[in-house]
This record gives sequence, C-alpha cells and structure tokens, in this order.
Amino acid sequence: MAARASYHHGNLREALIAAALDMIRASGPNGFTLAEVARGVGVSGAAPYRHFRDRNALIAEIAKQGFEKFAEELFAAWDEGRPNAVAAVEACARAYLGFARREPAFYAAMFEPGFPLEDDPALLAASERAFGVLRLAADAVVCAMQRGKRPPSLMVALHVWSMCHGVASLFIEGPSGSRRKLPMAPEDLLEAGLLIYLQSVG
Amino acid sequence: MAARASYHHGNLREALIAAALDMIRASGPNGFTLAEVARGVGVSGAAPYRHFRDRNALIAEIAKQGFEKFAEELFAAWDEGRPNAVAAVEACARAYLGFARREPAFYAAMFEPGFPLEDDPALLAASERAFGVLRLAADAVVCAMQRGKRPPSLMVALHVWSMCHGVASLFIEGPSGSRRKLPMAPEDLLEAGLLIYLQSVG
DNA sequence: TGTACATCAGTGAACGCGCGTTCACTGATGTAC
DNA sequence: TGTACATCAGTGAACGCGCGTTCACTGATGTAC
Repeated sequence: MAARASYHHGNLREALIAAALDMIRASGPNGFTLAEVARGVGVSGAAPYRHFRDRNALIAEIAKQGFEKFAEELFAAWDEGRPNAVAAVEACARAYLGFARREPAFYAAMFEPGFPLEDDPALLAASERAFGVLRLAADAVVCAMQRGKRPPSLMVALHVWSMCHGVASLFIEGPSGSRRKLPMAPEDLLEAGLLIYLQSVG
Repeated sequence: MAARASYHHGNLREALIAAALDMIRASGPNGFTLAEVARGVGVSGAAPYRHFRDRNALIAEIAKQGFEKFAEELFAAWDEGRPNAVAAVEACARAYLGFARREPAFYAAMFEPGFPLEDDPALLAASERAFGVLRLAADAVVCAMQRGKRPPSLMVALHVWSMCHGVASLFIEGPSGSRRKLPMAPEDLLEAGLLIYLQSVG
C-alpha cells in the first residue's frame, strides 16, 4: 500500500518479513497471505519471489530468525548458571514465556509453521540450537546433584521444555486464539511448577 | 464423491463430521475445506448449511464432541482414584497422550480450532468439563497429603495439564506436522516427569 | 570523469484454481384427516 | 387405507473473491574500462 519513492525498494526482504510478522500476529501463520504482505509493503505480488522461493520459504525464514532470537534470549537468561543452576532454569523459563508473550508472531511461526521443520534444514538446526540452551541448563542442574542419583539430563531438559511449552501454548495469548483464562500469571504458574519439579529432581 | 441411492442422505450431519475428521487428520483444522467435505460425502456444496451455520460451526461441533470423548476417557482412566491418587493421575496422563495419538483430528480441532473457544459457549463448557476431570485427580492427590502442607489443587491440576499438553503438542505426531523426534516414548517421558513432580508435591 | 554494459530487483498481466455462502428451487417424507 | 399438504433436506447455479505462481518485460544500479 505505502507508496515508494524509488523503483527499487532497498530492503524489501526485511520489509516483507516485518509485514508478514504483523499479519501472523493478527491471524496466525495460516491466515497469512503472500499477496497481502506484498500489498502491505507497496510492491507487486510477484516481487516477493525475488527473495523467497515460495510462501513457505518466507514462513521458514521467520521461524528460523525466531529460533535464533529465542536461543539468544534463553542463553542470556541462563547466564552461565548464575546464581545457581535451579535459579538459572527458572530464569530460562521466564525468558521462554516472555518471548512467547512479546513475540507471539515469531512463536506461532516457530511452533505452528504449517509444514514439517525437516523441510528446511537450517530451520531445524536453529530449533535445535534453541533447545540446546535448555540442555545446558538441565546439565547444570543434574551436575549439582550427588553422583549416582543423577537422572539423565536430556530427560530433565525435555521435562522443562514440555512444561514451558505447555503453559505457553495453553495460557499465553497468541494468534491461534484458543487460550484459556487463568486465575494467576502464567509466569507464576510455571515458576511454581518447575520449582516443585526441580526440588524433587535434585 | 460416493454416489447416493436416495435423494435424502439419511444421516448427513454425522457423515459430514466423519469426513471433516478425515480431512483434519490429513491437513489440520486450517487445511480443512467445507467444499471438499461436501464433495467427499457426495453432496452439493450448499447441503452442509442445512446442518451447520457455517464452516466454523462444523469445526466447533467436532471440537465439542472431541472434548466430550476426551473427558470420558480421562474419567475412565481416573477410575475414582484407584488404586491411589498418584497412580490415577498417571493413568490420566497416559489417557491424555493416548487420546492425542489415537484422535489427532479431534485433538487438533480442540486445541487449534482457529477461532476463540468463547465463540461457542457449549464448546467452552465441554472444554471445562474435560479439565474438571484433571481437577478431580489433583484434588485427590492433594487430599492425600498432610494438612498444612497442601498446595492449591487448582494449581496442581494446571501443572499436570501443562505437562500433558506440552508433551503431546511437542512430541505426538499431529496434522500440524511440526513434531520433534524423541529418543523415547512420549508416554515414558511424561510418566517420569509427573512422577518426579508428584513425588515432590506429596 | 565518462560511457557501455551486465546485473538484478522490480512490474503487470495472466493462468488456473477453489473457496464460502446465498438463493430460489424441487424431491422425498411423514402426518392429519 | 388413501389423499392433501406441510415440512424440510437436498440441488445447482451463481456471486464475489482472492490466492499462489509464472512469464516476458523494464527500470535502476554499479562496475570495468
């Protein structure tokens, strides 16, 4: 829509991504339309194909960037396990929900892309890098325990991930719009849950 | 597609639901098309409107029936808390995953309907009835604890629900198709997680 | 500093497609007398 | 038992719509000489 001064856009690729994020935020990765994105940026419907193979490729790029941001934020929250392993896991969990809350469009593209992650190896890799941060955190928790009573840290990481994702997708407002009401902050619910879990694990 | 003998279908409503479930199983609640459902049942594109207000009403009906089946199965698994509260919760969790696995189409319609649950009061009520079973189970767990150390049972129910839903949506094959590979059965992962959690809670 | 030319990011028109929904209608069913 | 009629589940054609993608093209950019 927005009229452009020059024939060349300058940074169409980034602009398309930004417009797509707006659209996904409003109606989810499925309510997302390449044509409307192009219109929103003030460019013909064919222009996006200079930058993305097809519709899915744009979603995949967004999901990938999302996982990268996500991994960074988790990693920062983790803070090398300071002040202690359990607190660091809690910080990751807060960061997890914070991301889902602040970036519902990225989150939706990451977890409901509408096609298998395997379709895009770079995307899959980015997703695994993000999970890697949770593994780090779980490792630290497990290492803080007495030898012989250590559960597999992969399992702990998967439990933490499941709980985070469960709370986020059930209770954080997102574009899919089927979120439940809750008599408390999702952050508090998750914090309590992980505390109980980690107390028993270590 | 399938040719009919008589002018009247007989049980078009049920047939539409069954055909829609097939379609949702294959491509999710968003890849679902009223026109294709009608074709699949061998009926004109206008016929479904005799039974459902619009496309969403059909999805809502499916989600509602899903929650009802779901509640029944959870309730049966719960088995009035036998043999003991913790084991009964574990049974519910297994039933939760079993449902997601056996009925991916219902599950998808229930948790990614594409419109807010609040749009259909009957649907919302059915969803709350299903959650009610988890509350029952959580109540029993909490009641088995010593007075004074009892956490709010609503919170426990929400934790159990989050973990079940997290595991199901991350690791159980569904139509959205972004499920992760896992080096163990989701059932085992969830069972271990809940055991650790419940051990600490009680 | 100026010019020829390769590169490439955009255009716009077209293709084929299928959707959701409405409408006036018609064929079958069953009920009241 | 037979018939008139109301009911209602289907039809089929049409409406308006917008999508994703391809294609031959053209305008702007920047680089080599």
